[in-house]
Amino acid sequence: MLKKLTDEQLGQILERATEEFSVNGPERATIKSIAGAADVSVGVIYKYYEDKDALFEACLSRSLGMLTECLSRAGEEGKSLMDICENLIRMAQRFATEHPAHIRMYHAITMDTDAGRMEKYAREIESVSAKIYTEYFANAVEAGLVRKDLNPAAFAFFFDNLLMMLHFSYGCGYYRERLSVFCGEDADRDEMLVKQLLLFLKGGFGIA
Amino acid sequence: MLKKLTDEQLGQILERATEEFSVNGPERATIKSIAGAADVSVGVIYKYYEDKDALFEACLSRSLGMLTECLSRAGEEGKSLMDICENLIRMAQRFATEHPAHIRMYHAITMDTDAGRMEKYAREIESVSAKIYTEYFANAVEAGLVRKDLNPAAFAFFFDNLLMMLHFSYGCGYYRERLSVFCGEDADRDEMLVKQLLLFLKGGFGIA
Amino acid sequence: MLKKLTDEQLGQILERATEEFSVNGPERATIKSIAGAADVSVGVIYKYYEDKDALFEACLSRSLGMLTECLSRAGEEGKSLMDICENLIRMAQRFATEHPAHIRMYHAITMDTDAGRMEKYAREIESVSAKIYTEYFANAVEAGLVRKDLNPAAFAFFFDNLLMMLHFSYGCGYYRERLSVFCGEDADRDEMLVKQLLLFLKGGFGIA
Amino acid sequence: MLKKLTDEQLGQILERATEEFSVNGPERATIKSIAGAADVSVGVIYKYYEDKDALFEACLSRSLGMLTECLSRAGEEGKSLMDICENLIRMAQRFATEHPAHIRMYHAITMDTDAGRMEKYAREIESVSAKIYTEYFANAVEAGLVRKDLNPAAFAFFFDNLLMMLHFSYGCGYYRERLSVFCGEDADRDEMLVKQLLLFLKGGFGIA
DNA sequence: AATGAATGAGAATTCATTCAT
DNA sequence: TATGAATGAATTCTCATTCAT
Repeated sequence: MLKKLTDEQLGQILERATEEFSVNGPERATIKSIAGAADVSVGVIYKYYEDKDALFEACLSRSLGMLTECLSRAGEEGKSLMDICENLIRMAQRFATEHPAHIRMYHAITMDTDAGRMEKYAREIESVSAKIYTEYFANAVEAGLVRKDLNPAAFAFFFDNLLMMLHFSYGCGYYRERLSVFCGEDADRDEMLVKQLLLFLKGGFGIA
Repeated sequence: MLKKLTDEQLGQILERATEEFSVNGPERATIKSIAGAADVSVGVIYKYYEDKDALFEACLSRSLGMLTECLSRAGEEGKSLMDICENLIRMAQRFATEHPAHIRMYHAITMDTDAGRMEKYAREIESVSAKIYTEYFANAVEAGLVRKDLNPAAFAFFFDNLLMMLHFSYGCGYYRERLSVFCGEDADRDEMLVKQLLLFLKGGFGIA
Repeated sequence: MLKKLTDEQLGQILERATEEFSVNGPERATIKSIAGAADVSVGVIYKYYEDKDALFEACLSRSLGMLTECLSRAGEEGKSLMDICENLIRMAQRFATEHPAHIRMYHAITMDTDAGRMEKYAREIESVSAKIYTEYFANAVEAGLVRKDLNPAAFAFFFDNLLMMLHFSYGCGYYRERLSVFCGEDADRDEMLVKQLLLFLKGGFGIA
Repeated sequence: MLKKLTDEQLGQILERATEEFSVNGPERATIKSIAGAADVSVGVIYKYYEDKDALFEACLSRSLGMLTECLSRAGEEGKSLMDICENLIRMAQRFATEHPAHIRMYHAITMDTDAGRMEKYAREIESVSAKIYTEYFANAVEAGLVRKDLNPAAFAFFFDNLLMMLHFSYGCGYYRERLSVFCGEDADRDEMLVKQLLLFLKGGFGIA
């Protein structure tokens, strides 16, 4: 049997490794502790992944896949721009709260020391949302749904920036703290943020 | 060289260390490589800084100081909200382009594995802008300069998010690449972004 | 070699470490040299012992265990006081000659810079002999076997001092040299010392 | 002026160095801390002493000189053997209590890692007392003052052993603790020990 | 194939010693 | 001459990676 490890076990390794990587940082996370957390031997990790870096990349891909899948679902339902925005905002809040480790992996590539990989992922991940949002804005301009003088690419960028920061603000330590500094920790804070962000975007986009 | 380190050399250490930290990450950067880059011995670094962590903090403080000083200048001139925004945007572009390593230091703490330090810095750094922006919006609401229904804290947060992302987009590898993905690399891109962001903010803030 | 260390190898580590510690002193002995002497890697030592200090303590405990076991055998046979003394003296000569490194470990704690550990060991090691000898003298006084006016604790102390010095005189460099200075290096010196020490003790104890 | 340092300053260096060496051990004591304690620069120490080892040896010589001088005074007054013993015992208690650092230096050579130096000092220091005590016992035997069948060298050795242990018991950490274990810490303990040791010696020597 | 002990290169840190001022 | 900052070799300890079982 060439593959004794079940898919479940393989997923378990990635899940635990993601956890370790996101909690202690890619450098401080050790293969031994990952193996321990995933309840497998050190050797088995090296059987499936070339080295620690390859394991990190596998975790990264998986996390980004989950995030992307989630986001793509938000836009599926062909509603109005503001509805889609609301979906995306709520999804960001929910996903980052439920899967902070995955958001932290996303955040981790932004600090990658491997420039090549960083670039690769930047193109891979961001070009999807860039394309979708930009087209959406371009169409919206033509349809007269938003202000005429906006640059679709720039507005897509601003919008994605706000969404990305939202993800981090719910998933990553520093940004979480920062959100508290700005908006406190009221029970209704998250709902308030949805409303306010929609308000801000609506105005920004020039939607009547 | 047995002469006491000149201030210039001392600054050189911090500058090179900042460079090393921001390029390779705080973990991968080694004291040896920093010493080499600053053209001093390993020992001298330990004479001036308790340990690697203390050196990192010194670099961080310096970078944050430079950044803060720059930002504070932007708001000094008592102009309109949009003028200040324009100043802040242009300053972000300029500072991050000229001092990418310092922006990367800022970015680096967002990945800190030392939760205590992370929290400390989050409060230290963010509470200043949080307070200033929030008050600004609160006043602007009262003065009827912006939409009545905005939450000052939330809008301060959104605004700071956009500014932070702008800094990263001009200073940090991943975000730079991402900006290219969204907006290309045209010669007039940066100017376009200023204009567009102002447009976006103006609408978002509800400024007539 | 990737096979788990055999007990023999584990013992070898302690034996070599004891050797290194006792020859070069605990500070000068390096983990690298110990690993080399024991023919294992540096890492394996850290697998079995927390740090250099823990290794030292393990060696110490082992040495003290061997010494104590040896001494306890000397008193087992319920003979007269002088018989026991003779046993202890001969045992000191033999043990220290055969296991000088272990005696040097005993000697090494007397130079410990860690006051806490030093104290701990002083109590741990010395209280056993202190109790046994003191009780022995107290009983002997009551039974009229020794002089009436002796203080059991003081005499136990003197006796233990002489025994301790005997151990060092056969096991440790400086004391060995010193013994030569006092008594030369004749073939029959050791036997002479037994006889003379018994003579000295007998008189000192006031045994008729 | 070839020698700016006064003798007093030189003595101060040795005194402080002795203190540092005896408190932290020769390895852990640093030139920097010694210089600081003696209130001189690091450089000046290297002007007067080849290296750390040479400084240690100078301290050693000085301490041993002081100790020897003290001991020689005890025997000067041409009294009876027991009187001299009492003098030596009291002197040991006093000297070791007042100058523990010097006793600890004496103790330190017994752990010297430099075998050659250890040997040299063993011969240098011990041959004096060995000679004096041995001759004293030889004469006492001839004069019929002590038991006839004693071996002068052996008895000199036993006597010196007891005296040496007394020094350590009052000056060195481990032995101090050990003394407490054996004899407690009563106010009259020291006087009791004098009396008891004299009792022990008198009997041991076979003095009527 | 899975295990996990052993390896040893590499990083942080210390401190004896040097030597420009 | 005295100073004490700079140097860098040496040491402890960690952990990615290997490979015998």
